[in-house]
Amino acid sequence: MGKPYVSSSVIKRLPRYYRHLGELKAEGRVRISSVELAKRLGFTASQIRQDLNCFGGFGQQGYGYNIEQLHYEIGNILGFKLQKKTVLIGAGNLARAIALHMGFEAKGFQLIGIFDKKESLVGETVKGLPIRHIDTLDEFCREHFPTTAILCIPKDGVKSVAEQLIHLGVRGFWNFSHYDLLIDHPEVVVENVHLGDSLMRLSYKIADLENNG
Amino acid sequence: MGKPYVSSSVIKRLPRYYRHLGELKAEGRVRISSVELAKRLGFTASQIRQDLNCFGGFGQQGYGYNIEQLHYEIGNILGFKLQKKTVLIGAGNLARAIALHMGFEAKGFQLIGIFDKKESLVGETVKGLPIRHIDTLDEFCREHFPTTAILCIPKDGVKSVAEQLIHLGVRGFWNFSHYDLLIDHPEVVVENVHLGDSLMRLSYKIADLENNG
DNA sequence: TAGATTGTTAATCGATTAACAATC
DNA sequence: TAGATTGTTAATCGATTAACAATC
Repeated sequence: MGKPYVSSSVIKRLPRYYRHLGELKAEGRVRISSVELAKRLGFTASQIRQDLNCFGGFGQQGYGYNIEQLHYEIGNILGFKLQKKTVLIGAGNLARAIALHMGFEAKGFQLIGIFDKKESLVGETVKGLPIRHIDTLDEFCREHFPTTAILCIPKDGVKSVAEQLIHLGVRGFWNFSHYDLLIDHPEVVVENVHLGDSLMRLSYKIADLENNG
Repeated sequence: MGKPYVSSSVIKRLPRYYRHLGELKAEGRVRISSVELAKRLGFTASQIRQDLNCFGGFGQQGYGYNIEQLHYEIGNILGFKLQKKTVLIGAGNLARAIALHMGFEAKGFQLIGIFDKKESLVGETVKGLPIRHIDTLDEFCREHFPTTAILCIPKDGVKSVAEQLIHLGVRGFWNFSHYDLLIDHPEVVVENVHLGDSLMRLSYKIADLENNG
């Protein structure tokens, strides 16, 4: 197979396209030109056409793009068809928010287990799943083979649980801890969230407003 | 005043520098060269020196950078000295996680009020603050003048509450809703988080691993 | 002083934008 | 057919990297 490499600048914009096309579709719109889509998103039409042509010619000259089709294609490119069995590590407030409001199913993620080290939480139910004790993680993974893990635990525990999970076959991490998960295994991918960094950027913008703006 | 414009590529890296310098400081390290810092962060030394020189010469030839001083200076650049009175809109799981684990104080954010529309939550306490009914937001702001708001509510309510808050003097928004808050007022800044986009990028990386990797 | 390392200018690289021929 | 709009190549712009003189 081997799709040619697509730069991360392009990948970063795909979710934005996907979301906006979903909204247009919900509004009942059928087609859209790169010029109109650009206006709505604050991009240039050129950029949109370049981006999409990294993956194939989804448009039609003189017509534009079919919204439903393009939405579907971008979902494919983003890998939503692939079923990704997922475990959630941590069952605190953040973990619960993630479990409940992230629309996993539409993106191909299938939440199969929730784990915490706090005894008092074990047995409680979140989104229909029982919270399990973290000591049973090994056993659970050997039986159910999750490929993805979401880390909603304090930074101290992250490195060791990530290594444990890699041994158990996990290949993708969504890391919310205040810790840069850098992994040497080339067959493992990580998406670090770092909400703290986002808050710092907001702080900068506000301060910048005072100084200049 | 009017600092010269600094590109957002540079700003994006500042939190990373800040965090890492904080860790080095905690380890008791005193100085570091751009070469070593680059190795640790996976940047080039050139880039680090370029980035820092957007704001001034913090290093010393033949010596490198003083970790404590540089950490402090970057904190200043990021605007942590500025006191930012902040309200939290929404008191669900995500809002609570944010309130409890984000280290607001160290970044100059001062959480002064939490609001929700759910009657049953009113009076409950989060991080020592009572949850107030959203209908009292106006009154509260006219008395306490928050400058920053964190939006942890479903997308439907975001646009209207943001406009309300702008009228009440709020100038910075940290937006967690699944909605692109685009504001025409030039004196208002927004940091959109979009966790869903992050999950989509993870999905892409996992799928990409299957195809190529 | 000699060695190290910055600050800064110049060279390279990649991403964005513009232009236009192809074609629906 | 004429008009619209894509796909794609070429031009521009900005960000990253390399190089080196300044200097601690």
